[in-house]
Order: sequence, then structure tokens, then C-alpha cells
Amino acid sequence: MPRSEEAEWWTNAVYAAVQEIPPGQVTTYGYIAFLLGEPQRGRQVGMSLKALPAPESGLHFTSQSVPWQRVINAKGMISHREPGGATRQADALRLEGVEVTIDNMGEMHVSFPQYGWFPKRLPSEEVDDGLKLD
DNA sequence: ATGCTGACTCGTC
DNA sequence: CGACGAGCCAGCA
Repeated sequence: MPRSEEAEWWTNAVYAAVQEIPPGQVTTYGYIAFLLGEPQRGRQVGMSLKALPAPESGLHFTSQSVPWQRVINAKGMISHREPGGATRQADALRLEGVEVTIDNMGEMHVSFPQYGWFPKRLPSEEVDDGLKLD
């Protein structure tokens, strides 16, 4: 399988997986990669989301049909990117009921991640009790 | 062709 | 805790 086609498969797989995240819940880049059987490719998950086509493109997967905002990093924070991008993600999350706080360093944290955390390090202790991750 | 850059993560020190 | 190094690999200069 040619390299370019592999990339195509990957991005589509990422988009399809992200669409499985229920509204109001979040997961990590690493967990999406894990679900796709390539736990080391969290970085490429981010690349794919960055390349999400605009809604006007008319394509199947767009920034409107794929809930990109529900993917954050393993620290439970919204990752940095182009100026304004992180803020748009925070706004989109708040719109669906996810609480996003900003610390004194200007970093944006998601308060209560409730979905599909990769079963390693959790972003905070409070997540452990009261929530079951199957 | 070559080298650097990331919407990343994990193990080690 | 933070810092570092190592995998990862599609873009882009």
C-alpha cells in the first residue's frame, strides 16, 4: 500500500473514530491512536484533525461533521496551536456542557473528562473515583 | 534528496 | 514534580 494511501486511510479512520465520542464527553489523541491499533501515533491524530476540511468543501468528513473539539491531550488540557484555535475549541466544548478552566499560566484544562481515557496516567485524581471506564 | 516542525505520548532520570 | 529522549510520519522549506 503506497504511502499516500496509507495516510488517507489513517485520516479517515481518525475521523470515524472521533465521531464515536458522545457529545459532552472528551478523549485524548493517544486514546484515538490506541483504538486504531497504533498507540504510538498520537501525533498523527493531531495532524489529521488539523487537516479537517471546511464544511463548505462538501466532503463527508468536515470540521462540522467531526467533533474535533472532543479530543484533548493526555494532560487533560487543550493543546496549543495557531492563535485562537485553542479558544475556539474551548468555546465549542463549553457549548456542549463541558467545563473548561484557565489556570494562571493561561493553559486551558478540561475539568471532568468522562470518556475513554487511555488507561495510563489520568489527568487528575478526581477522575478515578465515581467514574467507570470500560 | 535532506532536514525541521508539529492539535502527541510514554518511559526514564 | 520537570526535563529529556525516543518513537511517530505527513507536510513544507
